[in-house]
Amino acid sequence: MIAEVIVDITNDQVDKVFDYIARPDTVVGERVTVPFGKRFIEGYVLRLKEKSELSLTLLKPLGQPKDDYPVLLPEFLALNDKMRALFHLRNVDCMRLFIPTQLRNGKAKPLYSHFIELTESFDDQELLKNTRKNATKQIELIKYLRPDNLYAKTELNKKFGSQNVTKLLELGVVCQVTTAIHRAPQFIKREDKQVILTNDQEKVVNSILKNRQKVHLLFGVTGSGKTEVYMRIIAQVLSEGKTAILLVPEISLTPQVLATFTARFGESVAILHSGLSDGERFDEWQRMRTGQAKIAIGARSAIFSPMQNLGVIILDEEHDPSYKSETNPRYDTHEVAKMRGEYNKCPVIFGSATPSLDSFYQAQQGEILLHTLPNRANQKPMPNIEIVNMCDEMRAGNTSMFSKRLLDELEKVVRDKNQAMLFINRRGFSSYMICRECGYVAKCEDCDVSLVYHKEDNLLKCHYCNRRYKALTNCPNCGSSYIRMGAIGTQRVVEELRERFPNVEILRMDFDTTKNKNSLNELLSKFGQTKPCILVGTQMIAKGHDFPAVTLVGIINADMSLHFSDYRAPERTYQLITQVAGRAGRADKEGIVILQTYTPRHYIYRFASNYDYLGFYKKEINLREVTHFPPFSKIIRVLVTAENKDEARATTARIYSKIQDYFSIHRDEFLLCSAMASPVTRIEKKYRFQILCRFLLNTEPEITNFIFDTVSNDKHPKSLVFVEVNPSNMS
DNA sequence: AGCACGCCGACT
DNA sequence: GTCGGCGTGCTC
Repeated sequence: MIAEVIVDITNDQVDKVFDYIARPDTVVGERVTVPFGKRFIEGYVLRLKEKSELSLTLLKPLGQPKDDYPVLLPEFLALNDKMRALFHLRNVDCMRLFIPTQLRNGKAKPLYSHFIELTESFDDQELLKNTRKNATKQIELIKYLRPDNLYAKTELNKKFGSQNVTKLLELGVVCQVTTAIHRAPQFIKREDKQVILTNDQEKVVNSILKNRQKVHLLFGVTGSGKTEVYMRIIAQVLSEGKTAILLVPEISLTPQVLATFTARFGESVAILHSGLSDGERFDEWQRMRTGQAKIAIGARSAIFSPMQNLGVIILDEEHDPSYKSETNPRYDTHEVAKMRGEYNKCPVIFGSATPSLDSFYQAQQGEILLHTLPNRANQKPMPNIEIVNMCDEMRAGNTSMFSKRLLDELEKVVRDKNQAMLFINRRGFSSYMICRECGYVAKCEDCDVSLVYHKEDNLLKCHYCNRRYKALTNCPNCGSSYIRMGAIGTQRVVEELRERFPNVEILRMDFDTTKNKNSLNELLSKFGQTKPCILVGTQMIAKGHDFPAVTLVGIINADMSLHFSDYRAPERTYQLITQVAGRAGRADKEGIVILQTYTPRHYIYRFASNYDYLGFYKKEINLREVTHFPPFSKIIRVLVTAENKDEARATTARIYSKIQDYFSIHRDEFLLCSAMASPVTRIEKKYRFQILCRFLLNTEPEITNFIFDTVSNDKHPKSLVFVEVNPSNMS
């Protein structure tokens, strides 16, 4: 037999199948040592076959397996092919997604725990006689131990001294029992809340269970009880002996969320999050692989949980951008979920209060099934969203970042000893130019996205077509010279708040203050206990934390993500506003949302303040269609980086000319094909150039494949080349 | 990724 | 004459 092997080397040149002469006991999916050139390396057995295209004399024998079980389930071998075809990934990169890194590094060792018990033939008097009379500690220890009881060795060491315990072991008075223990992540224990399903929820559950081989979009407003729907479906598939995967954005993986699931499903839940130690992570993986755990809960990468016999896959908050991996290996979790769903013939559920335009469009096209939960389970209305025009404030002489309205409400919060959350909508580093008098923002005339200010050459550039414009000195709309870069940080907001409210606790929550493992939880629990209190933060305050005393939510500058140079900016902004607004008035207290903007008449704010997702969707999808943006087109960005500028430029030019040849034949399908220096020209000493292509979908996937092939066939040893599909971060 | 092969400059 | 620079090419 011949074994097809993927070698564990990340290099395009060796990203192919190598044939080896198999051992008689070779299993598909096993991790093996193979001779490769002059050395021995790790590899994975992808397939077995009778014959090789190469002569047998050229083949080397397969080495020994590294584990006593195949580390790759058959499903993952199938997934490898599909993922490679769709995302153009390397084999090794897929393999590395499928198994825990601890396994590859050889770091994953089972953890043992040692117990001490009295030897069976123990005779109290006899032993005490044989023990030295002045060994008082040892005698104490013998007296302390009861027959047939197990004592943790570490405890005894602490109480009686480790040398005494060792001595008794040597004497044979006691013996040691060692067991492998499972490193379970800690979670809050809580009683399960038994809930009666609403009619709407019941309908959705039944409808999904009736259409198992489909992909579903669960569109449920904030508080409509999507989680309960997930739990019912999971409970059903579990009762059929199947398993489940539930994906949640990393920042929503809070102890509270996890407790909801462990309360209902207990030990059968396996949790994967960034806070786990290597050991815990590996043990959870083993629990899933062996079927001890039936439900995997985790962020993006948990889609690769080694669950067997999957009964359902759920992506909660499916609109969250973190479901798209933006670094190598690049993949979209939605698509991987669909692949695994198809393989297991099980339902895939995308759930959100503000579905991504892509998913909702697919639902409208009938590609996936739409289910709606239009009402909140507790019947409470969503908090009122008030739009404040910051240009008016400016004209009235208020140049601070807080409107009069917001300050009034903040004072009320302080007076009533309630809590407020102030949200800074910060994304990316690039800045846009805005007129503070009339709210004018420079946009590309061809693409309808905000222009990005480039300091080096003092120009405004469009990141989608490379068109350049002169930087503004005066507003072309109202003539004002009050032009500024739109970007405020959390720190500045906190400083200004402390000046205005010196006696009120003000907490900051952003990437900087939550870097440490526990700082997020500490911050949240501090906020939970402090009244009055103002929490200032970025996106992360928007996610699922439930604080009943929050009566005010302020969005300092809603425009910031709206004017991000990304065609998805309105979509993201709508999602963020809805999410942040949902933080106000969770319990019996009424909540209010103050949304500050320089462009109050933008359609996004009308729809968002009315919680009108459908209206927003119709407007936005229409815009995408007429401007030829996804899902009506595809954007591909080839990013070339190299330490040497000429090298980077030459590689870009070489690839570009090949794409140009293709472009000249298929001109009709292309909307754009251009090469340019990347918006951020240099990162970490590397120069960056890019090629942008935008094309209609009628020749898909030929163009995509052509570009991927062109890049992988081009030899560029000194450059790194990345290909991104519909990139969202164009820096 | 490594490792060998191979073809030119500086050196005992 | 040869030691060693790293460009090029291969690994079942």
